[in-house]
Amino acid sequence: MRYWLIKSEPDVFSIDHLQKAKREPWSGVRNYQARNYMRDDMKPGDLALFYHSSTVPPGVAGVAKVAGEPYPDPTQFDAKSEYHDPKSTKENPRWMLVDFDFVTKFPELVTLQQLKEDAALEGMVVLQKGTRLSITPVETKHFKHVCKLAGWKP
DNA sequence: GCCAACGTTGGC
DNA sequence: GCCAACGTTGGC
Repeated sequence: MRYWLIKSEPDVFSIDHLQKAKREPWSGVRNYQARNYMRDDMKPGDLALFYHSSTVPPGVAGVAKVAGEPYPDPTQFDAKSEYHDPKSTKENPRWMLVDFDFVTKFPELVTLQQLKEDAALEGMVVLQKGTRLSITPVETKHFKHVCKLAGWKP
């Protein structure tokens, strides 16, 4: 069982969208490291902090769960999609994703500022300077601490 | 294989 | 809107 943090711009896809959809393919990731986490390291049942980025204030809005095994991101084959990748083929797909299930929406956003000010979260990847990665691993103790801040029990 | 140019992310 | 950080691209 591993823990993760997944970023999304709430204008594009928020925790509320996930709650309504119940399940969502994490499509559009076009970064190799983030892809590798989904393809190689995520297992069904893993939990992820759902982080709202590029919004005011940024922060963790809830929790999602890896719903299944990785498979090719269909948007890479779609010429009309903004995520279309002409260099990718069905025989040799470049981009893999997993589905996420809605788990919970926190009653209150745990803001980035709260995370930064909390000594217990020191070393969390998402807090490191210059981290733009949209998917990062989270240590168990950090995951549990963020849930505690949110008043939610996994 | 180097590296400058360019594009994107994301907090502020 | 600014800009630091950093990944990707492409010429050589």
